[in-house]
Amino acid sequence: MFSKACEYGIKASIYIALQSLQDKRVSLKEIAEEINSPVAFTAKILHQLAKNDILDSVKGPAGGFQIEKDNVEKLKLSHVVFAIDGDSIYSGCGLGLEKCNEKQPCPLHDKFVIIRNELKQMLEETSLLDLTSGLDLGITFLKR
Amino acid sequence: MFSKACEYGIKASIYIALQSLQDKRVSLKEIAEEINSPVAFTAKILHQLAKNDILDSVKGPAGGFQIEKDNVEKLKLSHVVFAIDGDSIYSGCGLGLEKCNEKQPCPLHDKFVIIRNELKQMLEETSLLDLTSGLDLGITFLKR
DNA sequence: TTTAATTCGGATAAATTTGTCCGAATTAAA
DNA sequence: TTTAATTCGGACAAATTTATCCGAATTAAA
Repeated sequence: MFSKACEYGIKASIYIALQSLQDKRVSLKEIAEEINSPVAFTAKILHQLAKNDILDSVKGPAGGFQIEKDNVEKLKLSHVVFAIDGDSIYSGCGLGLEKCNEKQPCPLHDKFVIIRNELKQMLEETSLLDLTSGLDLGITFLKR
Repeated sequence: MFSKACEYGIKASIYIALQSLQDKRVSLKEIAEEINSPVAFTAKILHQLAKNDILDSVKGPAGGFQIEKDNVEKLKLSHVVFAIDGDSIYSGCGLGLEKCNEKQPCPLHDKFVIIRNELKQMLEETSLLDLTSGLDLGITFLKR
């Protein structure tokens, strides 16, 4: 469903959000450990999220990544997914047709659009804050 | 969402189903043209579908692929997808956790399961026959 | 000012997916 | 029986995604 890059990006964002709520800035190394991801690859993804204003990054000793507290609730999964995978989740035909729409649909079009819209809605209404609460309570997990 | 292999497999199956309803056996070449796919790659996918009893294949002159008429309605998209991509669409955590379930869920688990179950249900209830009718009427398309 | 911790970012490599090539096997028709 | 059309299936190649490496730039602290 999501690419590996996107999975890492979402997990990292959730972890950073959780720590940011407690005013903690976190390093790449810590993030990769907490979400069980390859360090260097995670660096690239975090970099990309920073460029897209999902995260703030600070260089130098005691540097790392964080999210403005106000943004933890404002940032939705859709923002993270879009920053990494673009609109590939939203656009595009289920059967790979270049030009597939209501006027000239593939055989699966109608059924596919329904599912995709629900995915879209879920991504757009789920904030990073929503996803941190279970983690904090120890009832959801980011690794294993 | 689906892999290219799966997209080609679904489109090919729909086309073969449509022709089979009119007792026409179709060649690899014709299929690849009709669904706008690379011939040799399509061959591999058809071969795989034949091995999994989704299609019948006949070698030699006037050979090709077909689907038993009775099976056109019995075969669901889920069968085609499973023959090509395995259960990857169904199983697996949305965030890539090895062990993600009701007991030890990722933060996205509940929301993800809802979407995936709807996809699953759609694939399991949609038959090849369902997808041929629009094609036959010229209101749905397999290429462009 | 120097040092060390950190992100930045390009080059490269490994793995996977997608796609090509071609000879072997099969089989209907000439 | 020969020929030609076709699928079968393995080897290989290209493209994309995933992952690694390492030096440059930045910056807080010693």
